[in-house]
Amino acid sequence: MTETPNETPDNAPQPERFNQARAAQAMAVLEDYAEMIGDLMDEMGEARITDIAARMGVTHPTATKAVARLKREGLAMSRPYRGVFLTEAGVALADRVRGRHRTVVDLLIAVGVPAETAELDAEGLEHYVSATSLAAFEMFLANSAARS
Amino acid sequence: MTETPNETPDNAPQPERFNQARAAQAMAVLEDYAEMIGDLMDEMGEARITDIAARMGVTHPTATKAVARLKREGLAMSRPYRGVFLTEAGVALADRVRGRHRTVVDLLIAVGVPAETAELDAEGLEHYVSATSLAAFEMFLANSAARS
DNA sequence: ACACAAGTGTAGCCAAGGCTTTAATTGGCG
DNA sequence: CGCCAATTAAAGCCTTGGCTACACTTGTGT
Ligand SMILES: [Mn+2]
Ligand SMILES: [Mn+2]
Ligand SMILES: [Mn+2]
Ligand SMILES: [Mn+2]
Repeated sequence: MTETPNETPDNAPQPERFNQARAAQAMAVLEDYAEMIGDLMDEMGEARITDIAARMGVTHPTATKAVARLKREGLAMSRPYRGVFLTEAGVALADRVRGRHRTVVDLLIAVGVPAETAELDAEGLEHYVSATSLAAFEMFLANSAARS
Repeated sequence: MTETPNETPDNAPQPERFNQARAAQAMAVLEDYAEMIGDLMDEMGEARITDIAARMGVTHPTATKAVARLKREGLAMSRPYRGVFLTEAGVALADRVRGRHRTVVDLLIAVGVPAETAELDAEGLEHYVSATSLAAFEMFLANSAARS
């Protein structure tokens, strides 16, 4: 018979890591919408609800709700029946998110992930890469490039 | 003046990647609870709601709800006021998730992320690593080990 | 034996992020 | 100019994953 320990071992995992992951999760949707609105303004001159919804793969009421949250958080502005615009903070977020997305894709490719898969996985992964990890990724990529 | 294009460019991103990320997200909580229940059964001989909640960093009603969902999905079983057990499918999921978690941590460390940060980030990242990427990670780690 | 603390269950609240349905506005075209 | 299709808004539903407050079991210690 194997014995059945009932004392909690001192190597019991701490719950903080889950809180960090939950915090990242709460930002994920906001980040994707901010980036998308930035893309649309660059490509089309404006970001309309319909286009945002189409590119995010959701219905337009869902996009409207997300934009409402962006506005509430001071990341976007809009007036009824007009397009959506990013605030200064929104633009800053969008740029940061875009850069991080690219770095994540590049790192995945650098360790041997097929480009197509890298692009798919990065869309989820990007939101959970801390500043520390991102810096390490960039260092790794710089070294890879130099060594090649 | 910069011109304002209004035609959607043919390089417009496809929304499938967001759907993939959303699908992964829907599994994330289930995966973490399954892994945690597996850990508790190994370490303590049983998984009690209170211990699950403490380790996940949530209140016990939240843990109860998650377990209810695990049961609904055929991954766990339990009777009132008794501990929680994993089904065969639950054990399989827990094992898969545990292995993937380790591989993600190892990959992060291999590309230069500090061990402590790697552990924190992995808790969120793991759920968005596809089978294809995971295989690439393992290949990369095997090659790194060989080359060192 | 039983009182009481710890553990567990249950009800109900909230926000987020999906959805459908219905109403209102806009803007282009005949 | 005025009509109509496309766009946007608004209302309301669902599930998930948090929470608090309260009720009920369990099982240990005296
Ligand atoms: Mn994303
Ligand atoms: Mn992205
Ligand atoms: Mn996790
Ligand atoms: Mn994990």
